[in-house]
Amino acid sequence: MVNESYHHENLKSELIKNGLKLLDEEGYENFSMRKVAKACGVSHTAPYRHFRNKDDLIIAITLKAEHKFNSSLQEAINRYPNDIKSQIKEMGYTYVKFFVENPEYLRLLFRSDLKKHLNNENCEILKDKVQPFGTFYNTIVRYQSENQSNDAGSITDLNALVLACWGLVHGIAVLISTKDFVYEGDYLELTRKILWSETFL
Amino acid sequence: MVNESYHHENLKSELIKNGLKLLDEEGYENFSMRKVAKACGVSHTAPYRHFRNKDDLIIAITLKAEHKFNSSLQEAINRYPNDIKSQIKEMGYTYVKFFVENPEYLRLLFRSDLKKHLNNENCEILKDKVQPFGTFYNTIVRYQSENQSNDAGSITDLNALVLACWGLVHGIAVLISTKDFVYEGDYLELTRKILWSETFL
DNA sequence: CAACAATGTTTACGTTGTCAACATTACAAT
DNA sequence: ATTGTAATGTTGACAACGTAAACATTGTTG
Repeated sequence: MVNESYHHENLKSELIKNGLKLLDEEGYENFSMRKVAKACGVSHTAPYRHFRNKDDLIIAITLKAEHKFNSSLQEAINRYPNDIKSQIKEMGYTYVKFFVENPEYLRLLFRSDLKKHLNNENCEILKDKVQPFGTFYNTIVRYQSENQSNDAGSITDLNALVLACWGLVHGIAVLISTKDFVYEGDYLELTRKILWSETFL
Repeated sequence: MVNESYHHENLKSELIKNGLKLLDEEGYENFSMRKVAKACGVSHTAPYRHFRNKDDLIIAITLKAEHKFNSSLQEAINRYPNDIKSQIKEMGYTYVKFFVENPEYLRLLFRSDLKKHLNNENCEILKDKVQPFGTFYNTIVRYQSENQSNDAGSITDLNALVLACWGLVHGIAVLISTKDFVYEGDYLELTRKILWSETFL
């Protein structure tokens, strides 16, 4: 007998989509293989035809989230094609904004056990993962070469400068999104003040 | 018949101690109630006499980790009783160092679902949680009043300055401890360069 | 059309969090 | 000292979970 709903067709992308939604709504620790399967209207072991295990599915979801994030950063840079200083500031602001608006993505992209879940097949995630690093790095290299700092006290070590820039925006994003930094005003405006001050670059 | 090992006596603190160890060794997602119980040589439901559920135990462990962390920061400050600028720099360096040396603590103290687990009994954790914030805040208030910055471009908004200082060291700690910032040299030396540059304060 | 790969289902097992019922011990009141 | 009760431990059960094995259905390719 023909059961037209037997083959779900592109269940794989459906699992990623519903998985991301589930993570957003219920959080990382309430995420389960069986719930995603149910959300897709499929038996609880069907996902195993597309992902070898739970980690593999989460990695795939992470990859999708990373693409979104990286696109955001790239857009920010493209907005100022000829002004490197603005590129860096705008990129930093976008970095914070993205995670403030999508708190679950922050946990997904920067959980410290991520590397433990990688194998030969899904390690492509690392390339995307370091993309923000690469972007910061390249932009700052150009900034430094343009702007031979004669300022005696400024950071001259390239790696230190990259770590400082990236660390600053990352830390701000975390503290805001975990609500550890308590403040009654507008967080993003505060972020703007920091990034557009002369102290920062 | 008298079985002298029936009552474990201070099982509670033993659970916290072994729990912290387990978290350190096997990570947050491999932590289980039953493993901790086994580590204490006790049946798998014994912990429920001391903690109403898994979250409660983890909260207690978190509290202990926070105390350690806060003590470290306080020590750093005490090392420079009369030099506020050094206090801030030293505190920042200690912040990074602590989490680089204890990566699991970072996940424990700053997991974004922490607040979801709180109830009326265990919410005391929040007071300790904001202690670093308070420390940064107070120190920076004193710094600002001493150091009326006539520097036109510097950050004058108190909240912005606190967020920037805290965010910077927190971000650096995260990026190093998740190994997202790839660098072949000494991370802590790099951190030192950043914090002791004139750009930072 | 026949064989096979891809994809989905059912069943089963071990691990986990947690509840309920019970056992043992400590301790306070008589 | 005895007794009642609270504190603390154990055993057994259950549902949710990850995942492997065996099987069913469908699409595809010769």
